[in-house]
Order: sequence, then structure tokens, then C-alpha cells
Amino acid sequence: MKARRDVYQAIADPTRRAIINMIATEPHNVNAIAEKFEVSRQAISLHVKILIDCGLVTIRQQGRDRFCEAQLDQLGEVAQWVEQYRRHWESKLDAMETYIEKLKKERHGKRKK
Amino acid sequence: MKARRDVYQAIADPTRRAIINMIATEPHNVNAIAEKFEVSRQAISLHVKILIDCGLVTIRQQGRDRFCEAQLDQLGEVAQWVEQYRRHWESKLDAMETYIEKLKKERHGKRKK
DNA sequence: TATATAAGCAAGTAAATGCTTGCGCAAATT
DNA sequence: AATTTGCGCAAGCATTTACTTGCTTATATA
Repeated sequence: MKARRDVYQAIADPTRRAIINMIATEPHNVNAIAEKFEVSRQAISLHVKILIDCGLVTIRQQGRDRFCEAQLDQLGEVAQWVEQYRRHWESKLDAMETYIEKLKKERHGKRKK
Repeated sequence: MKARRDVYQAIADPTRRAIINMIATEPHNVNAIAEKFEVSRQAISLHVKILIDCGLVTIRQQGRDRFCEAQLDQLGEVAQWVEQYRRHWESKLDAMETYIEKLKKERHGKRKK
């Protein structure tokens, strides 16, 4: 269990997405996370490790507790990759709609960064 | 090879993302796709199958050719899932960092959105 | 018609994934 | 000091994944 370790791989697993969802609101320690799932604490521990490895989670050690905090910057990469195809799924219908979409985007073109 | 078959799983593989990227612009038949990669035609054929299974690719049969067309609607799900966390990575929620951000903003009044 | 060509099917393999149980250690609690 | 609690480490295991080679069936084409 030590090969490919990128964001896409990390979020491919539903349990890991659930973990992210859980700690996005507020940090939880490993056991707290594990309690919400059917699988063993160890299984969760491994998932967390993977999330740490790819940078989606950081640990704040506090006594014997390890609080997992979501650090979702890396998701930006996925967002970017997916976004580049948005028009492909939003305007699959016909040229007309593509055109309208484009107009709308231009009208309130509010791109950050 | 017949278990989980969702979009997240599908795009987890870099080769599959490359295939999507390739046919997003215009359809290619299986061999045409395979030629662009180092792996065997069969390997590509399997990747395509996975993409078909999760709805990201559709086939247009034409004689002995099977043209693969990108059908990226399903990516919307991923986009949505990722987007819900955008603020998490665009504005770190950590109190400390928020504070620092605030200081920086105040210093050289540079807005972000 | 003989023969390329496109591509699925099948079987085999090495590595990765997801999970479990058992153990040990350090920080809290009694 | 003794025990409980949080959690990583390690080994083991069943699947899944990604890929390969070999064979087969259609569809073109010389």
C-alpha cells in the first residue's frame, strides 16, 4: 500500500470522501472518526494516513490525541481538471446553447485568482 | 475487475484521465487511442470499457471501428463534490491563518473576492 | 477470395487496495 | 503505581487493478 498517492486516488474511495466530509467542518481525532464507520479503527487509521500522504489532511497532535484537520488545497487540482470540461457536459445539446452559456459567463465573468 | 465503478474511481487512473482528455476534443477509435500510449491495445481497451461502464464514454460503431466519444456529464458529480469545499481551500478556516490573512489584506489592501 | 485490420474475449500475473487481528507505547485517569 | 485510552506498527489475507499474450470474429481491401 505505497504506490500511487495523488488526490484523485485519495478521493476515489468513498470512505475517504466521507472522512473528508466529516472533518471539513471541524477536526476530529482518529477514534472519533472511526466511531462513525463500520470498519475497524485501524482501517480508518490507514485511510487517514493516505489522506495525510497526499496532503488533504494534517495532524495536530494534542496529548495522545491526533486531531485530523482537512487541508483541502489539493482539491483545487481536481476542480481545475474537472472544470476544463464543464462546457462538455453543460452544453452537450447544441451550438446554440453553447453560445448562450458563453454569453452568460462573459456577462458576469467573475473569475478569482 | 467488476467491483466499484463510479466516476471517482474512473478518473483516479492517470491513463484514463489522459484518454478522456484525448477524446474530449474529438472522438477516436480504440486503436487510435492505444497508439498514443505505451501500453498494449488491450490495456486501453479495458480502460475504455471502464469509462463506458461509468458513463463517461459512449461508443459509436462504424463498420469495424468503435469511435469513443466523451460523455462527460458524470463529471458534474465530481465537480459538485469538490466545489462544496472550494471555500475551504480558498480561505483557510483555521483561525490563525484567517487572522494572518486579515492582517495581510489590511496591510496592502488587496482583496480576493 | 485471400488477407489485412479493428477490436472483443479469455486466461494469467504481479502489484496494489482495503481490511482484519494482535501488539506495543505513550499519554491520561484512577 | 496500576489501568485505561488513543493510536501507530506489523503481519496476514481476500480482492481488485493494471497489464500482458494469445486467440477469434467481424469488416475492409488488394
